[in-house]
Amino acid sequence: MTTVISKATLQRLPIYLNCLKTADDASEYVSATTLANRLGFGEVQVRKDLASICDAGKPKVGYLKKELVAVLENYLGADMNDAVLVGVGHLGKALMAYKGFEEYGFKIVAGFDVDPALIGRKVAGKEIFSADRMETLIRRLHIRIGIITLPKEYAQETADKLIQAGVRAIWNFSPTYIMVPDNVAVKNENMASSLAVLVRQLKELSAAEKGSAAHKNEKERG
Amino acid sequence: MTTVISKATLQRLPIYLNCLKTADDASEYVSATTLANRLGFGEVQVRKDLASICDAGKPKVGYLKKELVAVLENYLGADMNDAVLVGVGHLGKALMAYKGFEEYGFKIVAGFDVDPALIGRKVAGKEIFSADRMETLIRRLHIRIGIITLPKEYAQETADKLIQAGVRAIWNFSPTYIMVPDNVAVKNENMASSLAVLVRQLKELSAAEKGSAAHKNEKERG
DNA sequence: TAGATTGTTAATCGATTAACAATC
DNA sequence: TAGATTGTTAATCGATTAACAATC
Repeated sequence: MTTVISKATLQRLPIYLNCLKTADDASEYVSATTLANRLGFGEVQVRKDLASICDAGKPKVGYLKKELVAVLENYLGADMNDAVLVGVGHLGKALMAYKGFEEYGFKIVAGFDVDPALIGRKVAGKEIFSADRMETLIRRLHIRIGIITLPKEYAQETADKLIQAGVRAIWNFSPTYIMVPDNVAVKNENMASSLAVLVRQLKELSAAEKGSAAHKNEKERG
Repeated sequence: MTTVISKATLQRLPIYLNCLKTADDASEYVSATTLANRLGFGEVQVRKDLASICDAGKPKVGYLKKELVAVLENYLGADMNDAVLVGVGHLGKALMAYKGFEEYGFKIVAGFDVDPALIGRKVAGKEIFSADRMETLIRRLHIRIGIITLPKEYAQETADKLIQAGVRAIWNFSPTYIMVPDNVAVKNENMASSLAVLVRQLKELSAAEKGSAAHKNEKERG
């Protein structure tokens, strides 16, 4: 029901939603077991996660798929948030063009860059403005979320400018940690962390394969 | 010392390394406290993480920076891994051009795509080949890591082909979960999960600001 | 020596998993 | 009714934090 949703659960909710939407299975109902199998999660975990946002599960049949999708969409997309992105390189363009965000009430409305060749152009229908106009536009549009896809040298100073202009959440894709005041949220994405985990898994699997086949290899999924 | 390193710790090690390398502070030594403050981590956590891979800490002064960097680099970059990338769109290009990976012994050696306009071209000195040649080249070069940056419709089938060709670890950036057999490692990156956490933080901070300033807002960093 | 810092052991916290009762 | 599935409560596991002894 209406428990407080843990961070771990919150991170899985978009995964369930995505899984439900992309599964091309005609049945009207879906059970926790089915979802768990598709995702490689534990079925009790799925059941508990779902129980935390809805009470739509029916013993014997599972969840009415349409209803579950609606509940998830409603929960995850409840807030409509416009964001701007700074640094329209390859990654910046990829994020600007990504359609999946709107599902979560999240919309990148403009890009900023210093490159004159980019200014005035559009990516996925969204204009790229000169970095000079960042503060003005953020204020005018009351933007509260900023995405940083810049080389690391410029990440911190840009974050400071964004915050100065009124941004209260920063999604940082630069390979450096950004420090922000206590009243600002920040999520530092870190490719290297993911890579380290993947490479270790690979190493462990290789070792298991070379060694006797006696050991079951426990797999961390992610 | 030589404890087994937990997943949580492993994910932080690249962050420490990056922080050490980018800090422009001349001192020869660095303490856990300093690192913790720079990253917004707990200082005991930093100390414990570092203790798990080295015993170079000296009471009163901290860690010899040069030595700590060397230990981290050695631990994280111990395995040299060549990888290929499938789907040379914006995100694919961004990853192919990203220089930070080589620090971890990780190197994208080639890209694959179906678009004739891309085939034969290069990104950051790495050639883009026709997807037809994927299996042959992976076998010939004994590639064990594959990166998928494709629209979600093609993600699973491509994963299957990669595995078929000998790949044993898959880094999936498509917004869908990929299923792999037990002897293959997989890391599904999920933008929506990160976004959900960030948006909730923002919401909580806004609520705190609007409400009385009596409550301290606890911040999840990431 | 005194003080700052490390590293370890114990306690707490959070998340997952197991066991089981409820229900359609 | 019987069986499959949900949802909850208790137990386990893992990670973080706190307390403290060791050391330069």
